[in-house]
Amino acid sequence: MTHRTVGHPSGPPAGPPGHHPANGPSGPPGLPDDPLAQVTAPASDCPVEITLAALHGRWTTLVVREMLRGERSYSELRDALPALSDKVLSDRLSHLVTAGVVERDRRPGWPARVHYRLTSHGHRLGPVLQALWDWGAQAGED
Amino acid sequence: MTHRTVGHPSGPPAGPPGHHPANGPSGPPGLPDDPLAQVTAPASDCPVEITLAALHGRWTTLVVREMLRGERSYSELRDALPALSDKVLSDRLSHLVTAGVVERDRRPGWPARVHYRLTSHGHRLGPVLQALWDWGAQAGED
DNA sequence: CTGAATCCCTGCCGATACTG
DNA sequence: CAGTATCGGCAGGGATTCAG
Repeated sequence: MTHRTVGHPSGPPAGPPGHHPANGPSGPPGLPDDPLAQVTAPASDCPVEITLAALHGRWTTLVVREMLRGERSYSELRDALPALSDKVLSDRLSHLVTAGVVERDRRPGWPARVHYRLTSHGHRLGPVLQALWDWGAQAGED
Repeated sequence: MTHRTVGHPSGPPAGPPGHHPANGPSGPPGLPDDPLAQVTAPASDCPVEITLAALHGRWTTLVVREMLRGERSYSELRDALPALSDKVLSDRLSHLVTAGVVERDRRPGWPARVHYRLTSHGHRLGPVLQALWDWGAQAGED
């Protein structure tokens, strides 16, 4: 994340994981309730951690944003983000593939061509990035 | 970031910053449009980066979640998150104060007592964490 | 009680060079 | 074209200790 590292923990003893936004018994609809909100340490199976882990790392959100606009080849991503090194780009892509956000489409022939596109799961990151944007854009207000 | 570090960049040459979700000219309402979406490097003034920076660091979201449930003293936070060291807890708190998410309430007397509560801006992180939760909870679906 | 200071270890990420 | 291999610098964060 940038740093940070929103990385995974060494693993708590056990028990039900959790960690969630905050909503009482009468919170928003469709949400798991309090049981999961009682976690006392970062758990890699907490939904919030899962998402942050998927977006983890510098450049990651920019790569995702680029693909939200459509399928991209490796070199197109490279061109769109000139300051991003090969190492980090391929790191990010394989990480996103592992996270189920992105699909590889390796096409036969020469020269080699590989296209990347978001999975349907990946597309649903749109609203997440939107929420992140919205909050950040409010910075000065109030 | 996790571990990653969603940290700040070394600073691109200049020019208009940006980086946003993804929405064409006919995207969702209330959103800034393409100009800001053309950034080619992580910019610390991009709304998405701002939010990720605010939530940056291990334990940060748990600390915020704890305070979404109400005002807390230092030791209450400590007790709620036993595995969190003093150093990191105070790091997180001062970081959140700087980010405008949390307010300190230092009460006179002895022993010293300090209460922390979310600012109104901080309260608005609720929907953000909600979005993060929602996506992460969908992991297996499809 | 509420922190700040220090130490050390680990993992990120940038640059460069090289392979299929 | 699309990556992997390697190396080095630096920041994150855990434990411990000390201070207001």
